[in-house]
Amino acid sequence: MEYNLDNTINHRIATLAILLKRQVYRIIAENNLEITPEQWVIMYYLWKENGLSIGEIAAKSKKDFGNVTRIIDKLEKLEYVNKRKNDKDSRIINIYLLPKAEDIKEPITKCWEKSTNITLKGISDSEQEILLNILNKIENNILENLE
Amino acid sequence: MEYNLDNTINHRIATLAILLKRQVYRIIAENNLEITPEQWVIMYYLWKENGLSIGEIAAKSKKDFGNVTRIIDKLEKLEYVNKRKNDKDSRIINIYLLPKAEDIKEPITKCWEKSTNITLKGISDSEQEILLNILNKIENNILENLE
DNA sequence: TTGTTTTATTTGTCATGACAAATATTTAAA
DNA sequence: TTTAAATATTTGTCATGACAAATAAAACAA
Repeated sequence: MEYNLDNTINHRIATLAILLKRQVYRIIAENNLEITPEQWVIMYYLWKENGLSIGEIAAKSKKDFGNVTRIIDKLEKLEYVNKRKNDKDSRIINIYLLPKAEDIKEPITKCWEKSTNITLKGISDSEQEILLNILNKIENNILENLE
Repeated sequence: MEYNLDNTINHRIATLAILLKRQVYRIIAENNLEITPEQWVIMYYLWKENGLSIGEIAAKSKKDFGNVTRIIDKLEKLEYVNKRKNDKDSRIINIYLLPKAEDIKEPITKCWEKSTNITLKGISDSEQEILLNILNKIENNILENLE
């Protein structure tokens, strides 16, 4: 084989993402929380700015529009959020956090921190900074290309 | 919010992986190839070592056992591989590449290279090396933790 | 040899990627 | 104003994550 996939950055990132997902799922399960990592990400953006529209959430989270719709539907069933039509433009649906969301905020954030701590064991602050910088560049490269 | 998800390495890797997946899917579609990135990854390991068992492929690719079974089933339908029971231990299924696999080898490898080139635009060799090193450390941290 | 444990694979179910087509509403153009 | 184009969301379908339970065969123990 001319070419070593395991030294390819794209493939390493894809593999790492799978492992990270597995890790977070398990930590969440150990803590008996009723939420998934992806659901949490969306709630995170709502905690930062309650009432975002589906489109805004999709843009911020870089998720597919349709997938966001479905994740929101699940969050609605779990009673973490509700949907409300925008008064001025009824094409737009705004999403609002419900009280039950508050219950899960601290424990799920702790799960995330736990996962991050495992990930970063033995990696210095300066390495982390370098890593984030390079990851930023890569993300910009991809976004530029995807338009 | 006490805490900025967008500066979290775990989250950045997860997001990047989504964007990378989208990018590769599109490149593959532009080239009208009948394969997915995950299917390709499995074929890559077979090109390196034809006849691997499902379990070996799962271990090498770090994918879930059951998911590998299903990806192999699809590769079989596409006539890229076939399954053969191991003579000595009939619990084991070995997977062998078929001639049709050869047709796709070069074009799909090119797609992957194209995607990698987009990703790495403006990132120096030394940065790439540093990045791979840190990603290795992270992967080891996670694997250690998952057992 | 028979019963138990381990190992390899399959299958079931749910969540979320991907893309495309359908719907509804608003904006812009004729 | 009526029609066409653009925008926001939903829905459909497939592929692949996750985990758990089921099946089949081999290895080990009694």
